[in-house]
Amino acid sequence: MTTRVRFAPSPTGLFHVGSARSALFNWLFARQQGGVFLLRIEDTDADRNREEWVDVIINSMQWLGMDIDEGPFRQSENAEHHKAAVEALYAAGVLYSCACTGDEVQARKGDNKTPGYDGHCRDLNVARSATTALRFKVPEGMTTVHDVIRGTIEFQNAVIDDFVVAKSSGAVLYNMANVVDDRADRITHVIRGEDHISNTPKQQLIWEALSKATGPDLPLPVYAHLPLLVDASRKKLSKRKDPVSVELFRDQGFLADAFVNFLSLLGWSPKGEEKVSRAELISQFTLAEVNQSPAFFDVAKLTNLNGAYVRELSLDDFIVATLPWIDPKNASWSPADFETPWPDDRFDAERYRAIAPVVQERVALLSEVPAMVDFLFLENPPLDEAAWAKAVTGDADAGAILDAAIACYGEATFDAEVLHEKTLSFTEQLGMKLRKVQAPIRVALTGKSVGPPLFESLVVVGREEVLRRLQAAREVAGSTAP
RNA sequence: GGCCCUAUCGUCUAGAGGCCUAGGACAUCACCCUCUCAAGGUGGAGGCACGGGUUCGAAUCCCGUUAGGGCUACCA
Repeated sequence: MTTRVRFAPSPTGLFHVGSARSALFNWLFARQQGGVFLLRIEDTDADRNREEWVDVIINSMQWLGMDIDEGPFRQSENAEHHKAAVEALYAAGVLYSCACTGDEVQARKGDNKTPGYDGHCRDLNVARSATTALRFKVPEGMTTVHDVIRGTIEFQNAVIDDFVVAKSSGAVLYNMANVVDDRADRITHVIRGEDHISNTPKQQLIWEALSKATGPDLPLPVYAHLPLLVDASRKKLSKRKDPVSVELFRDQGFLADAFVNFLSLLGWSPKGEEKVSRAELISQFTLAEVNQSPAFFDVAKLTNLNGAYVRELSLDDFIVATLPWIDPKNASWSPADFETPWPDDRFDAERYRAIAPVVQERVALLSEVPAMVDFLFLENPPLDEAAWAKAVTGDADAGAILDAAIACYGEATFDAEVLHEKTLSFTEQLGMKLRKVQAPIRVALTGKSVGPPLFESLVVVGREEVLRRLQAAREVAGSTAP
C-alpha cells in the first residue's frame, strides 16, 4: 500500500513556523517512502477563513520547496460528502439529535467535574429541526490510540463527551469532516501537532463507525503526534501573538534550505552533523525517532545556520539570492516594506559583482547586504556620527593619515594587493599600525567603521571617487598641525 | 477542576541499564588569527527537576511528587 499523508491547515491566520514544521515532517516522510503528499485546506469554518491566508500557505510551501502531489483541495468543496456521511451515521443510530443550547449545557453542568456535554438529549429522541445539532453517541468502553511517537495512549470513553458532529445549521464540524476526507483520500499516516491528541479517540470512533455504516472497512491511519513548537514562555506558538510567520523569515533574508534544515532539527536530529542537505534529510528521516518534548524556535541558531548556507552559495547564486534587496527591478520577488537605500539608476551590477565575494562571507541574512554595499551606489553614503567623530574629526592623527593616503592613492595602481602594500608602507613611515590607519580611510570612504575589506572596497569605488571622498574628509579631519 | 502529553547545559539535541568523569550544535566568556567586521582555530563555564523503588549497576525501567504544556466549543 502506498503511503499517503496530508497536511491539513486551516486558513485562519498567517502561516507560522509550527505549521511549516508539521508540513515538513509530512513531506519528508512522503518523499522518503515514495508516497503521496497532499494538501487539504480545511476551510469549513466560514466565519474565520480568509482567502488571502490560503495564498499565504501555498506561497510559503512553495518557497520552502515542499511540492505537493495532490491538491490543494478545499475541504469546503466536499461538504456534500460530509453531509452524506453524517446522514449515514444518523441512519445507523450512531448519532442523535440534540436541542440543548450552550447556555443550557453550562447551566446544568454547574460545578460538575465531568467535562463537556452531559448527554441530556441522548435518549430523548428529539425531532431534528433547524435548531438541533447532531451529536455522536460515544459508546462505553475504552479507546486506544497507537502513536508512533508516543506509544499507546488510552482514553476511557466515559471522559469523552458526546461531541457535536453537525451544527444546527447543517454545517459539518472538524472531527467529522476531517475523518471523512482522510478516508476519501485514503490517508495512511496522520502526522500532526500534539494539540490534536485529544481529538484522536473521537476521530477513531468516527472512523470505525463509518467503516461499519458505509464502508469501505479501512484500517485506521497510523498516528504520529509531533511535539509542539513553543514560544519563550513555553506556550504553544500562536498565530496572533508570536511574530513567527514564515513569510517574515523569507523577507528577512533567510534561505529556504537553511530554514528547512533548521525546522527539521526541532523534535528530530540527524546522525552526525546538524547541517544536512534536503536529500540527506529525506533519506535519514524516521517518524519513530521524533522526540516527545516541546521545542523552542531559536532564531539565533537559525541565523547561524543561515550564514553557513549563505557562505556555501556560488557567487552567481549569491547574487541572484540577494537581488530582491539590491536590484529589485531584476528580482523575482520583493520583501515586504523594503526599499534600497539608493535610487535605482545608481545601482551598478558590475560593481556589485566585484564586491559580492567579500560581502558573502560577512552576512548571515541577505537583508544585511544593502547596508554593507550602499557606499558603492550612493554619492554620499550616510554617516555614522559616532564613527566619524572618533576616526575622522576627533582623531588628531586623521589629517596626517588622510594626507598620506591621498598622496599614495593618487598614484598607486588600483589593485587590492598593491593598495594593501602601499598603505602598509606609508603606515610604517607614519610610525603607526595598519589597524589605526585604516579607520579614518574606511570611514571617509564608506561612512561607517565596519564593512567589507578596505582595499577591495577602494578598488571597486575607483581612484577618482576615492580621492574625492578622502579630500572631503580631510577638510574636517582632526590634526595636530596648527 | 477533569482527561492527556512532557521533563538532559540558557536554547536545540545525543543518550534504548554498564561505552557517561553525560557527547554535539547555537548562544556566552577568554585567547589566537586579523585592515574594520565577519568567518576560522583553541580553551572555559554550563545540564540528567525531586523523592522513592527495581538492579551488582539507572540519565536510561517502575511508582510518586513537583513543574510546564495541550485539550476540555454547534473552532480547527
